[in-house]
Formats: sequence, C-alpha cells, structure tokens
Amino acid sequence: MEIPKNFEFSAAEERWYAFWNTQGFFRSIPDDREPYTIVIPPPNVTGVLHMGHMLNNTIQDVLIRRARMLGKNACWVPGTDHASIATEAKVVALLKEKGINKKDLSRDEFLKYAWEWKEKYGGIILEQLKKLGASCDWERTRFTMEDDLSESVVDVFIDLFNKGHIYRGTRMVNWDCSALTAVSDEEVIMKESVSKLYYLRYLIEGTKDEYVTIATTRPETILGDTAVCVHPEDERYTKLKGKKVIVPLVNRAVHIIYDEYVDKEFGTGALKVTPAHDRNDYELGKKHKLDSIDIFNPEGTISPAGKLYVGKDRFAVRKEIVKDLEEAGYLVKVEELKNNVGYSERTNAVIEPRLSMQWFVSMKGISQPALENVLNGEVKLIPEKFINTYRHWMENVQDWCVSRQLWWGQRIPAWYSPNGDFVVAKTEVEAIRQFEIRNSKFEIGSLKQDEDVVDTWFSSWLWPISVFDPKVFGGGKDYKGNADINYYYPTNDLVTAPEILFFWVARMIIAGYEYRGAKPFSNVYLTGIVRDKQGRKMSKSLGNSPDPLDLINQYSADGVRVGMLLCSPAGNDVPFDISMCEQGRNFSNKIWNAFRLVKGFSVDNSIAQPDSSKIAIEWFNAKFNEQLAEINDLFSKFRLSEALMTTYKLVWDDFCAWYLEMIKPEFVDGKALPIDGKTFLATTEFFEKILKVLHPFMPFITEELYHHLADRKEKDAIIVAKWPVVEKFDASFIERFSIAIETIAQVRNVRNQKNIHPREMLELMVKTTSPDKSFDSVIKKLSGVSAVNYVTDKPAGAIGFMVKSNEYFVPFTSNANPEEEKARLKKELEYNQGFLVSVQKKLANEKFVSNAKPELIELERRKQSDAESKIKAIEEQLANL
RNA sequence: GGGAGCUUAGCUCAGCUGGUUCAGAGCACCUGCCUUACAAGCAGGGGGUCAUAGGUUCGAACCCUAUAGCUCCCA
Repeated sequence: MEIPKNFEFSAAEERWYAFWNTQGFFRSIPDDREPYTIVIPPPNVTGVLHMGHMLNNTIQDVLIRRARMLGKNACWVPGTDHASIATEAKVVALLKEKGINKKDLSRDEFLKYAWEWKEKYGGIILEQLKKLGASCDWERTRFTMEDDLSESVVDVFIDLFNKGHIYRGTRMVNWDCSALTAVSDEEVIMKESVSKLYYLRYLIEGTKDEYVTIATTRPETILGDTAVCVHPEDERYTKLKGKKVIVPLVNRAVHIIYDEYVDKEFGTGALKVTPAHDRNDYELGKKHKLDSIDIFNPEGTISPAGKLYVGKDRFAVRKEIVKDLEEAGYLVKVEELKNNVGYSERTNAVIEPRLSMQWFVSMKGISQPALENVLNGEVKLIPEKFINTYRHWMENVQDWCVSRQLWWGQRIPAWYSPNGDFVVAKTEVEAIRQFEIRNSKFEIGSLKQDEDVVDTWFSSWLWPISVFDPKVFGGGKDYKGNADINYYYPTNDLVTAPEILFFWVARMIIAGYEYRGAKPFSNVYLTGIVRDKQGRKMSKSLGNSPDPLDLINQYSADGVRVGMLLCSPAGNDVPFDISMCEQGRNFSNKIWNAFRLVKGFSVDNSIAQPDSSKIAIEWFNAKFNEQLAEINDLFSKFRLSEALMTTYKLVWDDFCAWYLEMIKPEFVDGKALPIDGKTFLATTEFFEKILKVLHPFMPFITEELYHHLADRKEKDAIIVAKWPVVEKFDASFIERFSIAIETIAQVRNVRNQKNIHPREMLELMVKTTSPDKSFDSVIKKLSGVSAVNYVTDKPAGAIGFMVKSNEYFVPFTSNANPEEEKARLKKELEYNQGFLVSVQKKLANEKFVSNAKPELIELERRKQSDAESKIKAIEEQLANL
C-alpha cells in the first residue's frame, strides 16, 4: 500500500471523531475509578466559536484526554448558558426585522419566539467544538435554562432570601439605556476617553453679577442639580456659607453645601450635585438630605422632571444645552479631560447611573469561605499572580445587583399583593400561604409576580453543582444528592479567562461552599486573551480574528491545537499568528513521515542487530523516560506550553533526528537493506509510546497512526490507551552519549566549513587518556566516518576539535587553510585562558572558599583542571601547525 | 487617584532557594544541501550591557532602592 506523502487530515478528523463518539469513549458514568472532572465554562448560546474558545477548549481537552489515559474516569461536561441580555437583544432585533415590536408582545409570546430562536441557532458552538476534537460527554450537555436548572436557580433565590442574604432596595445601579435593564458592576467596562470639561457659572442668589463657577463633564445633568458643593477649608468659598445659587436655564435656587469629599484642586473646587445621576452625588445627597430629581427616562431621554429638552436623547441634549448655556452667558470655558466612561459589556451603551428598585445579594455574609480557601491554597489559581487581584476584590466585595429588566431568564420568585407587599415563594399558591401567615388573604390570580429575571451569572454560579444534580438546592437538609454529584463533585480543574474571575469564578466558589460545603474545583487555570499581531484583542467587531474553522480546514485540528498551545503559558496573552498553526501542521507532517519510514522497513529476523542500533535503543529508552518524567512534572504544574515543547523536541530531535537516523538501515545499490527484528520491534514500541504522549495535544493523527502501527481490536484505541509509565533508566548513559552527539556535530561542522560532500567518507582520529569506544559505531554512521582511530600523537595536516578533554582530528584532503585554523585555535585558547583566570580568581578568594558549599568548590576545582588540560592541548595543536 | 504585575535574541517566552545545568528554547534569519521518511525537509551558523542608574554580596538576570516604559485590576 502506498502511503501518501502528507497526512490527509480532514477525512481522518471526521472519521476518528465519529469513531470515538460511537464507541462511547467520551462517556462517563460513576464507577470505582478515581474521577477527573471538568465542567466547561458554558459559552453563550448565541455564540459562535472564536479564538478565545479555541484556546480555552484546547486546554480543557488536553487535560481531559491525559486524565483519561492516566486511567481516571474522565468527565467533561459541556453546555451553554442563556445569556439574558445578549440573547434577548438578538431576538428583539430579529423580531424587528419581521416588523414585530417587543412591546406589542406578551411575555409568553416573546418567550416562545426566544425558544424557537434558541432551538434553531443555539448550540452551533457545541458542534464547532467537535471539529476541534473536544472529547466532551455529549450526553451530559446542559443548558442553563432547562427546567430543572431553572428550578434550582429559583430555589437558591428563595433560600438566600430566607437566610437574609437577598434584599430588595433602591440603589444607584448601572443602567443600560439600550437593553433597558440594570447591569452589575462587573458588566460595566470602564474605558478611558477624552471628554470635555465644561466650566459653568451659577449666579449667587440675591446678587446681580456674582457667580460661582463649577466644572462638569455632563452639562445636561444640571437639570437635576439640587446643590453645589465646596470643600469646607476652601478659602475661596468660605464667604458663601448659607447662600444659594441659581441653576442656569432651569432657574432653581439650590444650597451651597460644604463637604470634604470635594477635591479642591479639580476644576474650580466647586462641584454641582446631581443625586439622581451620579454615584458620589448620590452619597452626598443622602448625607446632606438633598432632593433628588430623576431627569431621565429609561431610554436615556429627558423626562418631564427635567422640564427642558423633554424627550430628547441625553447626548443630543449635551450638545444643545452647551449652545444654550453659551448663548445665555453661563459657559465660562471648555477644557479637554481624560476620564473613564462606563460602557455596557453587552450592548456597548454608555452606562447611566440611575436610581432604581432592584434585588441585591448581600455578598459579605456568604463570601468568607471563598476568600479563605483561595488564600490557603485549597483552591489554586494558576498563575498565582491572580490571588492578589482575587483577594482585593473579595475584601472589597460590593453587593450584587441580580435583577434584570428582561424576560429571557429565570423570573424572580417574588409575589406582590395589590397594595405592594411582597413575599418570596416558588409558586403563587405558596405565596398566598405566606401572606396568610401574615394575616393577609388573597385569591389565586390576585398576586402579581415580579416582572424581572435574575442575572445570567446567578444561574451559572451554580453550574459545577447543577449540571450533576439540580435538586441539591431545593432538596432540603436531608437530601444528600444523587450519585453523580457525590462522585464528580468537587470537580478538578476549571479553565477560563481572567476576565470572568469575579463574574463567575469567585461566585462559583461562593456557591460551592454555601450549597455543598466544599470547593467547586481544585485548580483554576486562567488563560490569556488571544490578541492579534498588533496586540489588539481579537473580536468580531474589529474583524481581526481568523475564522477558527477555516484555520482547522487549512492547518488541521491538530496543527491549530499545537499552534495555540505553543505560545500560551498560563495567564499570558496569546499574540496569535498564523505561522504558529503552520508550525503545528509541519510537526504533524514530521510525525507522519517518521511513520512512513518505519512502515517502509522490511524486516528480516535472521540478521544480527547492529551495534549502533543497540546503542540507539538503549539511549532512546533512557531519553524517553527522562523526558517523560519532565513532561509529567510540567503537566502537574499546568505548564502546558512547556510540556508541549518538551514533547515536540522529544519527537522531532530525539526520536526523528537522532534515533531514527541511527537505526535506519543503509542503502546498497539503490535498495534499502532490511532491518533486524529486534530493532524493528523496539522501534514500533517507541513509536507507540511517543504517540501516546502526543495524543492529548494531537488527538487525530495519533489515533490514525496508532491504528496504522498495528492491527487493533475494536476497543483498542489510543484515546483510552494507558499513558506510559516512567521506567528506571540509566541517566549516565545519556550523559556519556552526549559526547558522541557533540562529536558527530563537530564532524558535520568540519564538513560544512570545508565544503565536503555528505557522501564523501572521512577519517576520524582521537587522542585521549580515557578511551571509550562504545559509541564509535554510532559516530561512524551519523557523521560519515569510515573509521575511528585512536592515536597517541596528533597527525599532521588535520583539522582538530575538542569534546570534553578528548582531542579529535579529521585529516583533510583539500581546501585546508592553516591560517584559518590557527586563528580559530587562538580564539579558543583565549576563551579558555580567560575562563581559567575567572575560576582561579574564585578559588583564590578566601571568602568564597570559606562561604561557598563544599560541592561547589569541588566543582570549581574540576573546572580548573579541565580548563588547564584543554589549554595544554590547544597549545600543543598550535605548536604543531 | 489606589493596587498588582511585567521589561531577557528580530518575535514569543523559559530561567527554581543568588554560584557554568547561566545567559537558554521554539520560531524567524544566514550558509550549504532536491542525501530514496519528510524542501511542511536535512546539516551547520550568527544574534542578547538580561529596561536604566545606584546599592547589598567574595559573587547579581535573580536580592534592595530609585527612574523610565508597558499591561491589568479597582475607584
């Protein structure tokens, strides 16, 4: 059978993925093995695969595949979340195209459309993950709005309310004027922008031309001003005590108040106070008992309370009011100012601080174990640098606004009586019962349920529990949980982006301790952000992201996986470059061709094993075990890119470039000689081991070659093969062999320098006090040397080099240049002399000899004697020239 | 404004408790090879005042201080 020159990956990827799936290799059910569990960070149900997902899920798949091979019961739970704001926005937009306005629909009608949309488009991303090779247990796929998951969310809301951790109140919240909902602090993205700072003068009441000048970036909010505030120690304003100023245009007289909050240096030191539309002003308003005038409608237009510009958009009004203020003579000057403006994470609308009645989770009361157990290492963050950030957030944790003015999501289980009293209950019947306890009687249908839904994160913070057993939350004290939760929880590793450390990770840890009394996972591996070459985050709106599926088509899933991982140490951003996928594909090709070589061997069991092959086998066996130990260690530290690089070098350099070259039978008369049976067997065994170590990184090609390498029984697949065990090996063999490697490199170097063709045989002479002939056969084979001769005197007219304290000579036939040779030797001599001096200095230093460790001094002594003999040898060579 | 972190080869990064396993890897680059596994390859090679300036030490990429630049988090 002719094996193609390149690996035809597309067909193979499809074939093997289907094979794994139908064989049930992804499936996990509890048994007596040790579990290894990952829950996927559920991607947004509206989402399509982007580079961030690729990185994230590649890492998860590497971890889960290796765990599976280590004999653990590996379970990777996939799923999606319902993404309230994003999905609702998408559905609203789609309806709009059809000419349907959300306002004209009932809640139920809208939800029907939303579910239709979800059934049609939701889950595309999970199909895309399969192309990457993700070995999720698809039978466990969950969605955060499934009935029982939704029920668990409601149970948790009720439970936290009953424990006093949830309250309803009027607060200044982040209002998204586009989605018409409150959003949490974490959903606001602060962006530095260049704004304008307007200086406006307010007439002092009772005067004709005395003014106080204030500075503001939001002139439109003067419509809601209810005070002007200055610092009590600001001499410029002390004389104004008790006075009032007139707010321009609206002509409202407001008090001048004094508070140390004001920064004397900023602007004019006088601050206008708009308690309804600024967080700090709100606090000032509370403290000084100021009126609060809400001048905005939910859409961000001016409300009737603003009196002027009613119905116009806030940004249009800003332009207009500046013009009007200027014409009326109130505008003093305009400066540019760099400040931070908050934008909605989902809609990118400028966030409007707005007073409104919302539901909050009081975080202080439930977050303590989550902080402690990260600080004490029970839950590890990788890399550790995130612990600081985490601690800072946890110690200053703000209450979590969990209500959203949307329909797509779990509806808040609060029931209101006609007079506005409320109870929190799962059903109206239950609510009526609760009202009864309070001596209020209501009929079915007379109570109104809260219109709002809870924040999506309020459902996804339960994810590591609810995917296994959603009944945990409402099951009561005696409910111990089902078999799944008791087996899989706590999960092992979570792989996610640092951006959602607070949104999600911290809250999952909180929920884990609150509802299971145990951590949700042991390790949190935080990946970086995938950026383009210019360092910009890859995003759809910038159009700077390659389509991941195109990449897979072009470079193979294995190639893309390798490309992504090679440059992504934990927590570091990934500056993505297509050339990395190319490197991955090339690696894949290398492995493929190594296989072609081995497959092409003709085996003859009757011939003797050459000495060079015997050495090669012993060496590679040692090398493999040494590197496998290293790879295991790197995995344990989550240093995946280094584990991959170590594997890469083991395969490419050690196996292909050295081992295969050593055992490759020679060609005679244009025909390859057969290989002996012993060497062939060892080689296929090595190959199989190598494929296993590669498998987590490159699942497809390794499965393909595993089956090419031998006839396999139905259930014998590399995906479930055993991860190789580190066997005892002779480390000193590797050390001794490195002399052979260096000798070969030096001979090749001579060849290169002297332009000697690879096929022209050379002679090698060695002058040494401690001859070791064990590697001569290898040296001969790999450097094109006909004979290695041991000599006592250096031959005339030869090029020399040194490896350790051995001297080597290659007699040259032509092209020799004694001057060049002399110069080279002189350079080497100088280097060694300098080196010797530094060592001698060290040893002459009394403080070094008395302070340094004995083995270190011993090492220095050895270096000294090595250098001395080297110098002697070079000097002799020079004299001979 | 407060806090955390980073700065090592052209690029991306390793470099542990200070001591030749200290200046490393991969890619890129240069030179020579179409050597019957692989040109998506083979062989060899050149690249760094370890951000800057001080200090501690017998000895500093590593510890300390200051400065500059970058990144992130919080307000």
